[in-house]
Amino acid sequence: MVIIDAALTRFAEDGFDRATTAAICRTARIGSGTFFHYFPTKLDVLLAILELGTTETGNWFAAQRGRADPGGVLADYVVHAATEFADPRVAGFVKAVGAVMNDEQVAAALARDDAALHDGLLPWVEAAQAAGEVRVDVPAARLCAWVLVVLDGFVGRLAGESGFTAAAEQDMLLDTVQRLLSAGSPAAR
Amino acid sequence: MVIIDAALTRFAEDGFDRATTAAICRTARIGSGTFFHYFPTKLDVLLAILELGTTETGNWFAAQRGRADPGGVLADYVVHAATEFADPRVAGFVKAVGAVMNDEQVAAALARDDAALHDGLLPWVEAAQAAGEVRVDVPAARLCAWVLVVLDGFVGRLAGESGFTAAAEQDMLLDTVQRLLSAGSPAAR
DNA sequence: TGAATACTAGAGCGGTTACTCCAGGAAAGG
DNA sequence: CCTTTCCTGGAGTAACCGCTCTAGTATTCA
Repeated sequence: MVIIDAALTRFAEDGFDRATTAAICRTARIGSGTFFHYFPTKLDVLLAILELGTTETGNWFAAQRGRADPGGVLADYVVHAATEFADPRVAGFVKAVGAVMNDEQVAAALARDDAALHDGLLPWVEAAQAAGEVRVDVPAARLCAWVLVVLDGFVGRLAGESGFTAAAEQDMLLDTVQRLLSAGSPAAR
Repeated sequence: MVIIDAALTRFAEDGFDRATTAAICRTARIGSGTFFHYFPTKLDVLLAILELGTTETGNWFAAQRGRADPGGVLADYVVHAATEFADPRVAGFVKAVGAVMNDEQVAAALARDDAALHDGLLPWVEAAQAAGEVRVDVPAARLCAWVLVVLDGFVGRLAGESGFTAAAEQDMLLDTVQRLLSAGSPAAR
């Protein structure tokens, strides 16, 4: 859909509130009548984008079903995420969503997204624990949450103008997640 | 300053654009005349808050000067940061700032803040490397950036309604940073 | 006391924005 | 060919919001 793509661009660039519907229509090369024919509200476009992301993660994890190497799945997911972050609009969009998180509908959509991520990750972390590939001193659910912490921090830093790019830092991301998950305590101080 | 405190509250709750000056004045119990007497612009309040944070980090690191245990300083900084995040407004405020990052002045203030953090951290990481307490396979500057990645991810997650609180996750935060910095590669897969 | 200065309140203004409304195509179906 | 339904553009509108302005009140200093 042209509208969604244009809205994503504008949200990422200007944030939700500063991205005017007029600007979205301009970059989509449509009139405002068309816009509001498909989406009753500016917010609804944001919600639609969010849901797109949620189903995408659902699909990715569904495609992994049956694999026998839980550690490999976890690693693959991290690079998959990093690859998606290569689209420069993603980082900006995440920030834009943050600005309207208090909205009830947005919070619900975000919770659904988080649940998809969590539910996708959890079985693999548990399997990796059972296989002795991942530490067991922390429950799997908490480990999942912390993988997401690192991932969130990663996207957040991509927005700054410094030389922090998804491509250049991908290996460090993978290394960090592996350190987070690996058995054995950090070197004693 | 009453105004700054009220603005922090409103920004954290509603985001920058949705926090109206009228609302800020209401929670500060002042008239709009007073508000604009002290700050020419709504943006200027945000900038003032940002600068407050920057000088605060500067002061913290200045107070550590002369310590001989670089690893201890790093650990202390992490718990110091986590302690500050205990104020529930911090997480919301960080999100609010993200929405206006494209603004030139905000970007500059953010860059200054980042520089304060980076410059504060860097010498200690270098010292810890020299003392063999921290791995040397990654340059100190990049390690600093990644400590900030984890810290950013941490604040980001505090905003969600899940049971992710600064107090409960502080130990995990410290552990994660230590794993990130410690020598030795993650367990081979 | 009186004058000068600093602060405060809130009504109002100009500009902006999400959204409405309608008039006109373009398919689709017969 | 006509009719019905869907789609499209863009002018217009009502509401809102950052900020200005002015008239009034405290405070300071001599």
